[in-house]
Amino acid sequence: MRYSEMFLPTGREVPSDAEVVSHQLMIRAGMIRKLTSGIYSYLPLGYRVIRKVEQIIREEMNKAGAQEVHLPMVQPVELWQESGRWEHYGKELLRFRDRHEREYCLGPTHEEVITDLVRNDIKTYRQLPRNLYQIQTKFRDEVRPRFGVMRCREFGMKDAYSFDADEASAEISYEKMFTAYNNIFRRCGLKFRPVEADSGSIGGKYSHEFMVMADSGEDAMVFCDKCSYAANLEKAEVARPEKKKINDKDWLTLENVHTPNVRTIEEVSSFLKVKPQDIVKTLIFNADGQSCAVLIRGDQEVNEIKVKNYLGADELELADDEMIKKATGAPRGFAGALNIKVKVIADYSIMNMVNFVTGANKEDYHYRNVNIGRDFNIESFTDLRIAEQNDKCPRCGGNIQFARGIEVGHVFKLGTKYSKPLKAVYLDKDGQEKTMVMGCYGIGIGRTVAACIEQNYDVNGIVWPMPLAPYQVIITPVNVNESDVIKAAENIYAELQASGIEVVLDDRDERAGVKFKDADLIGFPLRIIVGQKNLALGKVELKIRKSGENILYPLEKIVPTVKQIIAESLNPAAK
RNA sequence: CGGGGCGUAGCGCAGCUUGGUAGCGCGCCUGCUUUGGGAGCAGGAUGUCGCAGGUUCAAAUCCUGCCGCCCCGACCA
Repeated sequence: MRYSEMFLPTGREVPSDAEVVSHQLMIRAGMIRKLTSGIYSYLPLGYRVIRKVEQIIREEMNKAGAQEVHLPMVQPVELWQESGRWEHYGKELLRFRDRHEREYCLGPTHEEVITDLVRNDIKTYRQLPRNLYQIQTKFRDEVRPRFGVMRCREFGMKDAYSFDADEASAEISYEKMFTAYNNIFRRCGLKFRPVEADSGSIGGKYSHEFMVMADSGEDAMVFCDKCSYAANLEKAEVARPEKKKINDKDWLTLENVHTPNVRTIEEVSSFLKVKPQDIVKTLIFNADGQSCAVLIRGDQEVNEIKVKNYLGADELELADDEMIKKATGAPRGFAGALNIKVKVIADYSIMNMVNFVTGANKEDYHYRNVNIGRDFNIESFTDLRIAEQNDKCPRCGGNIQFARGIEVGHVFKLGTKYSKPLKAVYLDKDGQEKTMVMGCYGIGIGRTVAACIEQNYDVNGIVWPMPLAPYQVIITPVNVNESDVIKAAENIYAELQASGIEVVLDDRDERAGVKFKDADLIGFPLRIIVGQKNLALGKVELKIRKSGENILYPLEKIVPTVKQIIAESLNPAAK
């Protein structure tokens, strides 16, 4: 393509509403424009990158035996009522009515539609397993869209759904997708890591997220430096500690102390001159309308997802003042496990504590020297807290490390969460009706592109890895008014095009500096510079964006060299 | 939904406190010079000052309401 004919508006100014680098660079490089909050247009350059990602996904999905379909984005209320998600999905589901007042939603995901499709046309075990995927625009009415294309409302997603006859077969389908995902992200040139994850509102029992490593990522993860354990921080397990022998002779007398207006762990700690580790924090949660007290050591944080999953609750939030008062008989800040009227669950962290401090369930009073087994009882201790730096790997006991990442893919084992309510059944060998076992597998396309930029940029702009680059090469004639220069550039351009190389000829009548700046900003992996002086010696210059290397090549060598570099970087194994 | 900020030329911003014919930089157009890292000179175009009311002789500026966008929090594939 000739630069002079492209719709490629680049910008020098950093847009004031873009926070993260990928967002800033995508706007400055003319890849995207915002239409309204969380909704973006892709310009030609941005769309080329999107299509590169899509193509890699298609190839790997097809290789894994999945088949491409295209499902509707507008979906009728009935299906969502059948799955129960019309009630449960919440405000993220954009709902509307047509002219006949019939209700619809914009698909935030497609479990219902695909399950409906399959249940109508798959009747026997002979037709299983099947894996169907699509690349489709999703709409989720995010509370707060941000970071450009990374967390937006309308976005492109590849979603695949597997249908199997039984668990064992579903396991194989899951593994195939897991492998395909590794291949996809490796081919995109990303540094990533699959981690164990919570399955959230999609549901199911087991899932992995594919995280692109980036300090700007919204997700935190932990991984073991010895074994292969890696998990989203939300999911990261904390190992059960050793139960220490507690000698009840060490128990001191329970004291009720006046603690006027002393509420937080910090306040209690300094008022009573005790360490936060010697306080048991009692948090009151509202779990589907029921109160529940969670006990945890004062210096640690509750992992709400663990609490939610342990209780099997649909909705979990910290109780409001009214609920706290009802549960404890006291205002916020004085809750404790003694004589509390609600269900109490306890984190491992308090299992071995003796003579600790808790609230007294009475305004302005705390207890000292509280002991489990004497002052109250706990049926069982469980893992309810957020993992922290000093914790050991729950699998092998090795040290764990923390990192941040961007979730670009998620694979779920759904089991029968959708096939059961939607009655996706088949007849097995014995003529028995069985429910299909499902899995679902998503990749955020735009997010993958943004994540790639987060990992590949420098002060001058984007540094595309070859497989995702919108164009592989840019030819920069330093001065288009010098006829031999533009002629040499045109020749190289024609030859590269004939070889199937994706190439831009910067034929604009601009100063060299302007062209260089734009080329760096856009991030072409390779740049061929045709200048008067070198040309007089029969040479042109090749600049590698990533390394900054500058190499002179004889004119006749440049095309084969570029072709070879591209071939090698698209298929590193062949090197 | 709670807290904060912003809305003035394509982009980035000043002007608003103290009302008086709307400005700067970049970009854009024309001409000349220049041509290896965002050129110089000269000339030029571009605005319902987010919208609607109100106060006033007069509103970008003061008042009221609304809308949009961004940030922090809550929430979340």
